[in-house]
Amino acid sequence: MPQTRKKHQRQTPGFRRQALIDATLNLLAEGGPEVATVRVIAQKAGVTQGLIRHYFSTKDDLIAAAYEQHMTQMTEATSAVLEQPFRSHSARLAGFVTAALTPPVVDLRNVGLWAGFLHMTQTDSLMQMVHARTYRAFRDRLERLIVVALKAADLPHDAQMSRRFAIACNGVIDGLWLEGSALPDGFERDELSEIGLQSVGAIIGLNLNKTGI
Amino acid sequence: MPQTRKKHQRQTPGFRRQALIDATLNLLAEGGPEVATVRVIAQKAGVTQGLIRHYFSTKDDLIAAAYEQHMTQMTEATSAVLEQPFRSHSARLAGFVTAALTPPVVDLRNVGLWAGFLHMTQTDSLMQMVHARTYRAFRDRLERLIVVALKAADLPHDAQMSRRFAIACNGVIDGLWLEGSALPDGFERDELSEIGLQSVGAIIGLNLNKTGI
DNA sequence: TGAGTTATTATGCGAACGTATAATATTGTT
DNA sequence: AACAATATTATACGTTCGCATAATAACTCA
Repeated sequence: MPQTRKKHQRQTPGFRRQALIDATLNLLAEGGPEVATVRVIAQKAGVTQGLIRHYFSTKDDLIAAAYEQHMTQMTEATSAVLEQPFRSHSARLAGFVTAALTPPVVDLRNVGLWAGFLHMTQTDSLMQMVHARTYRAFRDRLERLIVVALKAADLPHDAQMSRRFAIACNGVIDGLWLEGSALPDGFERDELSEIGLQSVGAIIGLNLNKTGI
Repeated sequence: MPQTRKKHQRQTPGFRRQALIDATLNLLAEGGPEVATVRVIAQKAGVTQGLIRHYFSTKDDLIAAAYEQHMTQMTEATSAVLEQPFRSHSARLAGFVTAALTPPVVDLRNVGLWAGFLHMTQTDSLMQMVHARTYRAFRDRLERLIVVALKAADLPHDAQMSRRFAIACNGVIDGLWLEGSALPDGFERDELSEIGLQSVGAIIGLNLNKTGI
């Protein structure tokens, strides 16, 4: 029974919520679910564990909030490059592919979180829906970029072909991102993005390398 | 305190070990780590929990054994197709790609286990090594198939090109396998393997579709 | 400045976890 | 048929988990 109570400052609900979500993501990424207990999460966030139930009705609530934030941030980090101007639609597609296969999107922490959440989707139907929605959002964005690039190059682009191109390109991006993130020492600098550009270009029939744009 | 003790039959150590490993894999695939407790594992295996410590020094020991068996079985399931005769080296490569993108390799259970184990590799260095070794084994096998197919088609195949082709093709296979397993209703029958054949063919410059072999 | 609000801490509770150990049933051997 | 060996069960132990609740410190505003 401590004679002196811990000193603390009041913070806004948004601040504490964010601190708890960040602590949860960091712990899930570094130590996995068995480390991300409410006590450790609270400690990492600089509060005591009772505060978690003050902001989240249950621990699963906190996990879900962290999942949503992580996926949103991943998508935004990849798409951010699209806001800058490009010389051509091919270059725009190439920029998107490169961003997906380059840090900070390619990151050991990201793949760790991603794997953990993917595992959760197996049992949680809500997580399943989030996964399906996130996957389709990314793939559809990729498909639009592909279609525009094909149009600009006067190449054919019917619906089925576009769909399959998007599935294939999304697959190669996912696979390369995964390997590059999980084995950071297995590839040379820019090797992954170069392979990605060459492969996506080969699949859809466009030269996406820097010299070709 | 039960008056009657549970009836049981003695089994060989191999039988019990296998039953415990199978129960662990099934539980990890279906319910995740929080479900795969020693008590539930023992129950699924038809024994009481004390027997686990009779065959495995610790629970992590059991998990590691299950991980090793799962990876071995996945690799064997994909490579099994190589033991049958093919008309050409291109057809052999195509058969390998098709096997990797078709049930039973493409399976919700497999991707669930895979995601869980991948997550464990983040914190366990032993698991990390197993992951790296397994990945390289699969990719090297794929690279050999690619090189032989390129040779047979009188196409160039220097070392760096072969390496990059293998990385790219392994990436597209991984990505498609992942998407097809996690979203089983998202693709039509044979769509994934067709996309995989077309993409791998486009990447290495060979026509791998059935009509082209 | 002082009363009210609530963010935050401190502490407790029941359940389940992994592990340890003693008791017992089953089997092979002679 | 009795005995030795061990596979298997049954039970207990200490820890930690998520969750609940009461006490208190920090801030707001009349």
